Amino acid sequence: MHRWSQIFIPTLREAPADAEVTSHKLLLRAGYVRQLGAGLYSHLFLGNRAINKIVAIVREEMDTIGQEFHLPALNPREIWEASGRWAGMGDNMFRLKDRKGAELCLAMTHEEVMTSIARSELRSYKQLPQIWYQIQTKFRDEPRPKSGLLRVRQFLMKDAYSFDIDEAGLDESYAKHDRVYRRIFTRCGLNFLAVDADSGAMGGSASQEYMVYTDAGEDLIASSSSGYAANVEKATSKLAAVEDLAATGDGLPELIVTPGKGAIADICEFLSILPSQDIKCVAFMGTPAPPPVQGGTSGVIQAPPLRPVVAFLRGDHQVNENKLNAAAGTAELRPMAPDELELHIGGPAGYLGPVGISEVMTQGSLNGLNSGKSLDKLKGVSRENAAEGLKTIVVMDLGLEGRSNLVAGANKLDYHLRNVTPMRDFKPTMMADVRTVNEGEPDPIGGEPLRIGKAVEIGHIFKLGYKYSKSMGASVLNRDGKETTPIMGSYGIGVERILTAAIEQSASLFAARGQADMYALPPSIAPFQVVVTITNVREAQLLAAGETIAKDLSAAGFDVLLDDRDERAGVKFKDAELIGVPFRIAIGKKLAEGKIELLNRLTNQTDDIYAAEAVQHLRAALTGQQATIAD
RNA sequence: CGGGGCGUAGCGCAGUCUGGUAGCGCACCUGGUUCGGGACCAGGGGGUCGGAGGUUCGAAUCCUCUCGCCCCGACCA
Repeated sequence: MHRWSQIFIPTLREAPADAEVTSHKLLLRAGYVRQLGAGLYSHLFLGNRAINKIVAIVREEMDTIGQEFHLPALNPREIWEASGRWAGMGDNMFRLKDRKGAELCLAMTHEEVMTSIARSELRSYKQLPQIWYQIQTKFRDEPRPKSGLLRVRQFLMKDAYSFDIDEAGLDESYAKHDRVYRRIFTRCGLNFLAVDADSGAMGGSASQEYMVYTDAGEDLIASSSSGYAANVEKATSKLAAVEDLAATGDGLPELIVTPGKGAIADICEFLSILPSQDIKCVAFMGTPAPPPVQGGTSGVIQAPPLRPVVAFLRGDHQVNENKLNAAAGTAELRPMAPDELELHIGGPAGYLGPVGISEVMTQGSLNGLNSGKSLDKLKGVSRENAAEGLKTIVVMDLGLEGRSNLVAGANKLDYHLRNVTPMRDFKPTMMADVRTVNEGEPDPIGGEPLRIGKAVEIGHIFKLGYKYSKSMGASVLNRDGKETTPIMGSYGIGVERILTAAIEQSASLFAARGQADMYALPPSIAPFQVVVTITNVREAQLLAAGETIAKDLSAAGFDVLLDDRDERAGVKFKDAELIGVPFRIAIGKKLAEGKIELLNRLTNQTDDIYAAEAVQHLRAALTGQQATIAD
C-alpha cells in the first residue's frame, strides 16, 4: 500500500505547450513522465510502475515459448559490419568511439548479437528450434521524434529471435509468437488488430503488425468486420463491376479533340463519362531498390540509373507508391519532369495515355534488371536524368483488367483517345495491384466494407529468412551431417507504446462520452488498481476507515493507493481521475450508514457498498472487467 | 534535411512592433476561514527574459551568430 501523502506524483493542471497528442498531455499531466530532450523521457514513479506491469505480462507470456536473455546495448562495429548494416543503418544509428578509438554503436535491434551467439554456439539441428528474447532498451536516432512516447530515441523493446532448421520450423515459431502476442495485448487490455504488413522489397517473407486504431498513430490500416485487416501499404479490395462504354465508330482507338481538358474531372464532364471509364496516368522516376543480399560494402558505389515507372489506373483510383515500388523494383519514386514525360511516354501532362508508348520494357528485362543483370536500354537518348535511356516500365493496375472502350490521353496536347482496350491497344510491362484502397470498398475476403484509419504499431512479427544467419555465417549440421544455415524470425513489441496506445484508446472512449482529457487504464497495467480517497482526513472516522479499508484491500492482494493527503475532496477526486487508476473508493459522508462509494471508471458506474465488503466488491468488479482470454 | 512556430518563475501566458531595468493566473511557503468535485482572505518566496557577441547612456525588446523544443513534410529493419 502506498500513501499519496508520502509519494511523488507531480500532477499538472495544465499540459506543457509542447505536448500536442492526447496521451502525451495526459502522461505529463498525470505525472507519469517528464521530458529530458527530444525523444527522451524519464519515467517517474507512476510511469515506471505501469511499464513494469506491462513488462511483467510480456515476460510471463514470452516465458511460455522462449528464454529470456539480456544483451549489451553497446555493440562493437564488427558484428554490424558482418551483417552489412553498419553502413545500411545510416544516420539512424547512434555511433561512438571508446578511449582507444574503437568504434561502437548503440544497438537499434539485436539480430546481429543474437546471430553471433547462434553462430558461435549452435552446432547441431538437435539444438533447434531456439527462441531467445530480451526486454531491453533500444536506441534509434530518429529523424523526427514525436508524439510523446510514440516515437522516441530511447525506448524499451521486447525483441525475440527464432532459429529453426527449416521453413516448417520457422512457420511454427512464427505461429507461436502470433499466439503469445495476442495474449499479451489482450491481457494489456488493448483492442488490437493483427494486420498483413508490407514485408518490403527484400525477401518477401511474411510479416504481421499488431495495431491499435488511434488518431495519434502514424500508419494507415484497413479492416473490416469479416476479419480482413491490412496495412494500407498492402491492403486490397474487391471492386464492384463497372459498366464499360459502348464502342464508337469502328471500335478502334479514335482521336478526339479535347482542348483544355487535361484534368480527369474536366474530361469526364466534357464527354459525359465516369472517372471509372477513364484511364489515369501517373509517371515517376524511381530509384532502384538495393539488391536483396547486402554485402559489407564500404566503398563508394556508382548510383544505378533511375527507372522510368509509369502506372495506369482507373480514373477514380489513387496510386499506391508502396505497391508500385514493389512492382517496379524501386525504393523511391519522384514525379517525372515534363521533358521526362515527353521522353518516356511521348506526351504532355494531362494528355498522357498508354497507347503508343514506343519503348516499353519487357517483364523479362525488368526481372533481369532487378537481379542486377542487363540493362534494357533505349537508344539514342541523352539526358542526365533519363535513366541512361532505360526503357519505360509500364504497370497496368488490375482495376483495368478486362475493361474495354476506355478514355485515355492521346499523348498529344488537347487530344484524347476513346475505345481504348487494354491488351489490345497497348501491352504493359506487367499487370499488378498498385492502387490504394478506399474507405467503404468491399474487403477481398468477406466483401464487408473497409474501415480505414490511423493506427499505432505495438508489435511486429517477421519471418527474416536467412539474411543474418547467412551473412554472418551461422550454420549447424543437419540430420545428414551437412552444414545447414538456420532460418530466422524476429519479433518485436514496443513496451511504452502499449501504455500510450492504452491511454489513447481509453481517452477516445471518454471523449465519446463527452469527457475530454480523461482516461482510465486497464487494471492489468495501471500503476495502481484502486485509489482509496479519504474525502476529509480531518475527520477521524473517515481517516480510520480509509486506513482500514486500504489495509484490507492491500492484504487481499490489490495494488492500493491511499489518498491520505490533507486536501479538499475535489482536488483528490480530480487527481485520482488524472492518474488513470480504474477504480476509486471514496470514503465520506455515507460512512455514517456504514457505506462507501465504489467508482468503476471503465464503466463510469458508481455503487454504494458496505465498507466491510470492499474486498469482495472490488474483486467482483475487477474480474468483471478482466478481458476473457481465449486461447 | 526542406517548410513553419516557439524559448520570459515549476506549468500556462502577457510584455518585444514603438529600448527606460519584468508582470498576470495556477502551483509553492506562512496565518486564518473553509472541507464531497481543482476554495476564500491576508502576507510571502522564486526569473542573469535559452546562450554568446554587438549597437546604445540604457536591451526581454534592435542587429549578428548559436543552442534547444514543437508541428507539417521527407524518413521510420
